[in-house]
Amino acid sequence: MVVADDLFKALADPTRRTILDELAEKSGQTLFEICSRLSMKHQLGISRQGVSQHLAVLEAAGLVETRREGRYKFHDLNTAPLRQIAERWLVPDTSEPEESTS
Amino acid sequence: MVVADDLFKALADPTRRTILDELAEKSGQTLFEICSRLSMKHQLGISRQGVSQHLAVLEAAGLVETRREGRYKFHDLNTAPLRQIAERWLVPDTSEPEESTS
DNA sequence: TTGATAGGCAAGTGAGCAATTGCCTATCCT
DNA sequence: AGGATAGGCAATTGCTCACTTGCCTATCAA
Repeated sequence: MVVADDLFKALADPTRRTILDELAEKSGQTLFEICSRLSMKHQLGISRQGVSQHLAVLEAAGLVETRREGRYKFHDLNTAPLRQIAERWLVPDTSEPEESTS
Repeated sequence: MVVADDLFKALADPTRRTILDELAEKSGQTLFEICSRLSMKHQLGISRQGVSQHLAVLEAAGLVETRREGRYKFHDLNTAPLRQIAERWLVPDTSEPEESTS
């Protein structure tokens, strides 16, 4: 898959992993909602733009999907891309070794 | 788990993921063997020290284990740490939300 | 013991990335 | 219309990290 690099890079940041945790707990959150939770529950002093950029990275990796409604933009977790991680090394592949998956 | 950060950071680099691929295909390789394979099979122009540093990162993440025999040091893949990735978000957890896993 | 092989340590460099700051657009309410 | 709310864009900064270079140690074979 071509987006393997985006996926792993997205997961490399602890703040982004916390965002995924929050979206796993409650889906359909807005940017401000996520900001509040990061600040309240996780004591993360980060600006709104910072969170927005993190969400963009997560969306590029396919881990977060968004839907607009009026002035609100809701964010939903998509765990589908995570499956390829486990499948890449956990399953001993008997087929031909593939070239440059990353 | 405390080493979550090490794990994800280790996986963030495409060269390191390729090394894991090679170790998955053939375990117990030496540093020079891995260097050769990266150069031959994957056209990766990287110095021996570069590969050595990557292996150190992978070992810190628990993804690679080593054993010394004379002047040789053999490297083995350990996929155990990968399981926590899937379990973190794929399983909808009903227990209390944990604080600061990363 | 000399040379060759396998690997390690440490400093330096360059690029990528997280995060901030400042300003702008769009939607809703009164 | 005007203010408030929700979000976006772009430039800048500082730091982390991948990679190289140079030199050192350890093991084995002649």
